[in-house]
Amino acid sequence: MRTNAQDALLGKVARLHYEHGLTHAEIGELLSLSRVKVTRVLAEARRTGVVEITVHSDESPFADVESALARRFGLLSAHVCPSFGLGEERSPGSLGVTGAAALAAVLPHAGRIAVGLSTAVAASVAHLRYTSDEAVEVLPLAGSRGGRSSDANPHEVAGALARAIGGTAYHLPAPLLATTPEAAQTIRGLEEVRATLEAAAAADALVVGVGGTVRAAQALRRSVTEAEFEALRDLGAVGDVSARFFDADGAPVLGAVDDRVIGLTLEQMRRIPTRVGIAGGAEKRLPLSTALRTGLVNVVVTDIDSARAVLTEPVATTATA
Amino acid sequence: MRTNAQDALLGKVARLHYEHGLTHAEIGELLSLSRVKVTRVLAEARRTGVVEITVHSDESPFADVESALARRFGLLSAHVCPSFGLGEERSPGSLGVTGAAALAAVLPHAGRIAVGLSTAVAASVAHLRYTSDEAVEVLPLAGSRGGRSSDANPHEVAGALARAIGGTAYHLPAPLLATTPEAAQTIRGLEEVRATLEAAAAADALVVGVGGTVRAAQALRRSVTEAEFEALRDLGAVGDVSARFFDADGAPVLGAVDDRVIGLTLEQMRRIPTRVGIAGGAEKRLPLSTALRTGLVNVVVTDIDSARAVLTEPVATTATA
DNA sequence: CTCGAGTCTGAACATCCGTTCACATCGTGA
DNA sequence: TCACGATGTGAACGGATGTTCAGACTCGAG
Repeated sequence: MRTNAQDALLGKVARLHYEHGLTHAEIGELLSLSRVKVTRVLAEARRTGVVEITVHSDESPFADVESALARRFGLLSAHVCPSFGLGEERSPGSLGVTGAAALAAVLPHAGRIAVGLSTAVAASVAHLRYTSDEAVEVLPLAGSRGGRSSDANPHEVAGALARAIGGTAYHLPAPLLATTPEAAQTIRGLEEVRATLEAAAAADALVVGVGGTVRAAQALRRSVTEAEFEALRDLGAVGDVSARFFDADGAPVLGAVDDRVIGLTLEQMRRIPTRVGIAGGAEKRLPLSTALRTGLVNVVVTDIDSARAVLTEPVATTATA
Repeated sequence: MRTNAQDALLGKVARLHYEHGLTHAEIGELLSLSRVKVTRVLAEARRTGVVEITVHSDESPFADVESALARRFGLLSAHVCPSFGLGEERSPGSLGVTGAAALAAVLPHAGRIAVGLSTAVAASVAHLRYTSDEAVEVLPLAGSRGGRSSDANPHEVAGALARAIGGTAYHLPAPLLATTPEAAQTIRGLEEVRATLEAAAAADALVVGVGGTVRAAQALRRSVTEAEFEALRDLGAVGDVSARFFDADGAPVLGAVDDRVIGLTLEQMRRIPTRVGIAGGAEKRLPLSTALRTGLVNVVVTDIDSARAVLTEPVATTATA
């Protein structure tokens, strides 16, 4: 519960600190609060947006690497964030901030946008500050995991994105993975599922996380057995996008898992003109470079270490020394 | 000289710190800069406005005191800033921030505004971020001091204010104090002086600093002899507005000094509907309370200690114990 | 070339800030 | 009544930030 009195305190304290330059201790003295309390109030003020910090500059810290990536892989654009603390808890923050910038760059050209399953996509949406002029339609491109509600579900990401930009979200009432291929077939046949996926396939833009196979998507762990993972790797899978696995050539890895997926196929995704892929951290470099090389994504959001790693790979696919 | 490369650095560093949350040390490592350099770059970025920090709240830290002031003296509005470090170098900052808020509140209703001599007014203008819809005319209400150019001259304050709000400034080519009453008379007769002062007298709003007689306006020190100050005090002067001194009843203190002033008279000022007075610090309490009591100003900008002091004075003028 | 004024730099220090932890308080349900 | 979790609080610590100072550099004048 946020009362008016608390809001007022936020404003007062924020003013005294950010406009008048008083220290936390001075503010505490003035308003009879402990210094720690002032610190907390200020943190809250930043978190809730009472205090807004804007950088008026279009400089990217890694402009050189971004343009190198774009040239090398023929991308529409590339967005790079720092690697400090990537993999730790700071990661979603930094990758999300940059992902939000990428979204803001893509959104003006998209009337209909499809979103995939990924914590990185969720983080990007969380950092987005953008209001669309037109009514954007946001569609999940795959079903959702069951169990405890998580903000990394396509359905919830779609909802959050729609809320953030003032558009409308569509619901895909289906699991990401059905328990059997037959069940999947049945679910795909449901009118509401079919219609939503069809609409997603016709989207102007796609926003997905690119996953790896190693510590692969915790998200999938619950639904895919270790044996199935084994089988996927044996078939050459190097990564996935919303449970659609691909090999080193970017070709779909079909089989037991693929048959159970409720969502767009890789082919369908490739037909969407703007394809934003988000991936950060060392374990995602191979899937990322594959997605870039094979054109699965044409807008990339990643961290500087991964970007450099991808750029230093030999140009020709088979040119391994 | 600010080069593009430096601007670019400002933006990059600011992004990394304020958006991605890297520490100064981390940024230094990343961009091969010393930690201290990063600190300096960030300070520069804030100073130049590359980084903008906004508080989205209309809460004033001292709303209670402000409304008490307004009620007690029948003011249009009151604006109070913290007293920490007042008198020291932080003063202009804090008083200026609050003064700027007051200006922003007044400007929408003023098509023509007259400004007086005061470092406090200059500081307020320096902190102003405001763009006027209409073409505001800014007029100096008194002449300028000679000697080294100072940003506390009415003329320069007028120019700065006009620049800040996108209006036009008028020039008053005259000294604040002529050397003799006769010289003053002559100067006042000059067409361009007469016209500008006449226009200033017809302004919608007035912004002045309220000065004291003790450590009185360093600004005046050079032009007014100690003997003249003595005489002013003997005649009951308690303070001044742009070299127009007044006594405890708010009545003009005429005499040798007054005769030499090139600028609006107190009577002329009182005829301007909106009269903003800025004064901070202990030595200005008496002049401030007098200006408030006698209605010389009807919008006040001051610090919390002064505000409290003024409010605890007995209500009746002559009710001294 | 030499000197000096001005500017820039990073080491060292002093302060400020954020986080963690142990404790107090309150409300809730057994 | 007590037990217990949820929430809120400030002391204390460690890292982050800002400032000061002495030395290095640049540039122009003599």
